[in-house]
This record gives sequence, structure tokens and C-alpha cells, in this order.
Amino acid sequence: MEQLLSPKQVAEAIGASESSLKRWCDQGLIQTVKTAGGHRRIPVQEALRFAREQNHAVVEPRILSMPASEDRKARRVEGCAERLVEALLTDNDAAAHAIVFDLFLAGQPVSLVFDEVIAVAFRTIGEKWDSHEVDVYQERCSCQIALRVLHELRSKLVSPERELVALGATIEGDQYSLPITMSEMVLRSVGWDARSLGSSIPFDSMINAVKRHEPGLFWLSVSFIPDESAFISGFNRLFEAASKINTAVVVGGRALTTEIRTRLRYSAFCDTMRHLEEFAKTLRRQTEAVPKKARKPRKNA
Amino acid sequence: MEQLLSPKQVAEAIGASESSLKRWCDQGLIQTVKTAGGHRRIPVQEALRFAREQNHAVVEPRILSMPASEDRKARRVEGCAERLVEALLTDNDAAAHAIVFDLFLAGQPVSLVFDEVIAVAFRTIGEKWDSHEVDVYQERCSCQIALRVLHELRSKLVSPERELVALGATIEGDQYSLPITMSEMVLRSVGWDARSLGSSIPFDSMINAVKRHEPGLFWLSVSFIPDESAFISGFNRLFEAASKINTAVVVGGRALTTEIRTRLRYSAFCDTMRHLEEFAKTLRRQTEAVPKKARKPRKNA
DNA sequence: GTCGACTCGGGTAATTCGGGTC
DNA sequence: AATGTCCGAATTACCCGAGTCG
Repeated sequence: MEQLLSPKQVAEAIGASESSLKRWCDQGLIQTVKTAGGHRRIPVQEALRFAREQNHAVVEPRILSMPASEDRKARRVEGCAERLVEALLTDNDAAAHAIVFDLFLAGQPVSLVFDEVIAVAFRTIGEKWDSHEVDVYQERCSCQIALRVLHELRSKLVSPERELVALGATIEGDQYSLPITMSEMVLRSVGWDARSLGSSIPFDSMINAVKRHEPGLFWLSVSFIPDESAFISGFNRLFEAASKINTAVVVGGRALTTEIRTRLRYSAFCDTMRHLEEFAKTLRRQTEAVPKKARKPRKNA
Repeated sequence: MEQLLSPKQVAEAIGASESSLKRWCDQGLIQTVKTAGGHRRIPVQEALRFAREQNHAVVEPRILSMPASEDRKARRVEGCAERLVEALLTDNDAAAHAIVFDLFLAGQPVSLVFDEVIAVAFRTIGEKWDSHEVDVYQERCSCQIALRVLHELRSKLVSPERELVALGATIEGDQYSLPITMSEMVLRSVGWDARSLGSSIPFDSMINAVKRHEPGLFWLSVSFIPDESAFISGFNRLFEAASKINTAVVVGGRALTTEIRTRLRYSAFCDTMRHLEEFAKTLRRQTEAVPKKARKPRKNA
């Protein structure tokens, strides 16, 4: 099945303006098919030929990695997870970038992209790992690529300048930095000045950070628990300290079973990035409604 | 995402006249692609490379989408480490970016920036950690910021398209991703298509990766050794496997004491990024001089 | 059949080309 | 030898009302 692209798509792909592309089509430099109504349609292969011949650069991998069902409004998340898995496992940096950025530029909320695409992709990779379809290094490598994509995305997001500070971390022994980074960006996308402290942080250090920065929100992403009882006691200590300065504590992560949760005290539990987003939004509204003084009763230094 | 710039934009960016730029392009000093109509287009990364190489005047504007500091006084590495420590510990993302990018734009080799600024900064932070001047979370947070800076920098380097593949990793239990990422970039800066597999990779998985990708170079960054004897035997197995397909194995890292090194077999040991750079350069020259067939005698499926 | 997003065509302003000169 | 400026011709980018797509 021959894949057809609109002039706009091709223009974007090779970094030229739409009118230039139309001109080139009319000049015969690019072969086009026409619709009944006279709109130009360009076969992918033709676009690639032209790009190679003339430009020999640019080609945003969008074209290559954008298979069927590519309508304008089809910048939907459907199918993206599978394509992302493919890109990650073949070490295709550019394609992975393109998939995520297309969704983002199409206006999809980051929480949705994370939940439905990135998380799903890594769940798939995890399964393939379990069944020995992929090697450890492929999983690690995928994480690296994803992290780079996230960082790139982060640099494109406007950094919130407010004083709505949120801090986040991962417990000691938990090295998964992807979830925490995604959380950070979700929070930033809804106006929090979220900064992740990093992974593998001891509870005592988290408590120090909370005391020093007095954030409005502290989130903990728990992908792995080395010692359950130590986790529970440590966490509750953290919650205790946070409560004293009105810091909301949010937890999430696949390691948090219902059983463990019953033994924790927290402000909110988030299964998904969307949950986190919603909670952060409401908390923010609420916080802003309260005058500043009342919010930070224990301001020191 | 390879962005294209017009000669005018580049001229403005590096403070030269438009005609000079065109001449340099025609002279081959700057790689260009051409539009169908014969207009020159310059990839940002190429513009950056040229500006750096020629140390061509002060790169005034941020047309090249570079994070720029207001007063770019820092073109030398002296004193930058201290300023970076300050920026990292105060969670000042922008300042950290600026320090590194100023040096980069001033044409300092990445290996130098890493050795003299980033490595020094983290050594300082490590000392402050030991003496309880800084908390764990501050160290972790600094790592995160630095990693973001490195990723940003990485996206500005021309991506080598050659088939000079290099792979790198960190051993199981070693979570320090900063050194491995710096190594990756040093290698990329001298023309290797270096890809780090990630941190905490078991030796068996590294061996699989080496067999599958048959890189010309494999580097191992060792910041922490959980089990010495396991490390030594694992490493030597890796070296064995790599030798069979003529893959050079390079090691480095602060955990490698002289004592341990005497029990390892490797192609090179690198104390600093500069060492790595030098070795990679010579290996590359040597590799390129040998015809391809002779280089990969055991090519399979 | 409605509707929003996209594309058409064509006109216009802004760049860029190559070359010659200072 | 290298740089910066000027020029007419060509190319590209932006804009807009009407028509098309999905």
C-alpha cells in the first residue's frame, strides 16, 4: 500500500516552506498524485527520493516512521507505543524522538503521552525481557534513549518561575529514573516548579531536603523496594516531617501493592501520570487561593 | 531534529558578513545542503562545529538555540569548576548550562571541559559530602543537572554517521552514569558513533552486545566494584570475547586501582577523558587505514 | 450534512544567488 | 589574501479568500 503525504507534511519533514514545496511539485521536481478535488498527494517514496537527491540531509524521520493511518488528526496515541518499542529496541534515537515530539507538538498532554505511550512501551519491553526476547543491555539502552527524549522535551517546556516548588525522589536502592523524570515533567507541565532530587535517596536526606526547601508537594516514585519494613517506617517519618510544614506527599509506582499502601500515610496515591496531573492541578489551585503567609508558617532563615 | 539555517542567520550568529559565509561554504569549510532552487542551507550542528573550530569570534546571539549567559567571560577553564560547584549545589540549572556551554562555544575540547571542570566539580562535591557539608540529595541532584547538561550538549554535536561503532557500559551495581555519558561524548566528538548501553549491565549482556554489534571499541567505566573477583573474571571473559572480533577494550574509572589493573587484560587504560580521546583518535586512524574486510574477519549472518 | 482543519491558487515582501568591485 | 558592500535576477517565505478533505 502506497503511503501518501500532504505537501505540508513533506515540507515539515525536509525543513522547507509549504509554498516552496508546492512550487517544486508544479515544476515537476516532485512527482505528485492528485485527488479528485485537485489536492496534491506525495508518495513517501517520492518524498524520500527527492530528499536524498536534493537535500541529502534534513529528513526528519517522521516520514520514515509514520506508517499507515496518518491523517492530520491522527496524531493520536494509538499505535505509538508499538512504534516506540520498535524504535527503542533498534537503537533508533531519531525515531523515538520523533514519535514523542509529534504527539507533544500535536498538543497531547504529557501525562497522556507518558501513560499511553512511554509507560506502555516499557511495560512491553519488560515483558520481552522476561521472556528472554530482549537482553538486559537493550532494556538499559532503551532507558537511556527515553531519558534523553525526556530531557529534550523538558528543555522545550517553559520553566515555571513561580514559587510553587515540588520535590521528588526515589528511595535508596531504586535506580529507576524514568518514572521520576516523567513525574517531574508532568508537574512542570501544570505549573509547578518541580525538581527531582534524583534516584536512590535515603529518607533522611529527603527529610532534610523537605525541611530546607519547604516544597508545596513532595512526590515519591517507587519502582523497587529493597526492604519493606525499612521503607514503611522511613516513609512515615518523611510524611511526618512533611506534614509539619504543610507539604503534600504523593506516592506512586509499580512496587506499591495495596497491602503496602494500607500501612502508609500519604496525601495521595497516583496510579498514573494523569492522576498525578489532576492532583497537582487541584492542589495548586487550592494553594494559590491561600495567602502566602498562612502557607508557610515555619519559615526560617 | 536537524534544523537548517540560512547563511544570513549563521552570519549573524557568528558575527561575520554574509558574503564571507558564502565564501566559506563554497570553499568547503562549512558543509551545506542546497535547496532545489540552489539556496544554501546549513545544519545548526555544522554551524556550531565551524564556530568552535575556527574559534570564530564571539558567537553572539542564540540563533543556534544555545543557552547563553549574559556575560560570557568564561572562555577558559580556570575557575569554572568552582563556579560549577556553586551552580550545582544551589540547584541553578541555567548557570550550570551556561558555564559548560560557554566553554564549549569557545572551542574548548569536550575532553578538557570534562576533565578540568565537570570531573573536578564532582570531586569537590564528593569531598564536601564526606565532610557532611552537603547532603546526599544535593549530590544526586547535581548529577541530574549535569546529566541534563550533557544531554543537551550531546544534541549539539554532529552525529557521526560512520560505521565506526563504539559501545560502552558500566558494570552491574555501578550506577554512576555521568562518567559513562562523558566518555560517550568524548568518543562522539572524535568521530566515533559511540553509544553507551547504560549502567549496571552484567558482563554476559555486554558480551552479547559486543557479539551482536561488533564495535571497533568497547569502553567500560568503573566507578564502583561490588565484587572484586567476580569483576576480574567477568571482565576477562569480556576481553576474550571482544578480542575474537578485534574489538579494542578500554577501561577507566576511579575504582580501578593499580592492583586490580594488574589482573586485567585490556587494550588501554584511561585515567582521564583526554587519554580516552587520544586513544580513540589513534585507534580510529589505524582502523580506517585497514580495509574493511580485514577488520571483521568473523562476520556472521 | 456539518464542521474544523487543511489545501488550493496566486500575489507580495523578504532573502538569497552569483558576480563584480572596493 | 581576506573581508565587507552593492546589484539585478532568481528563489523562498508569508498571507489570504475560496474550495476540499475526512
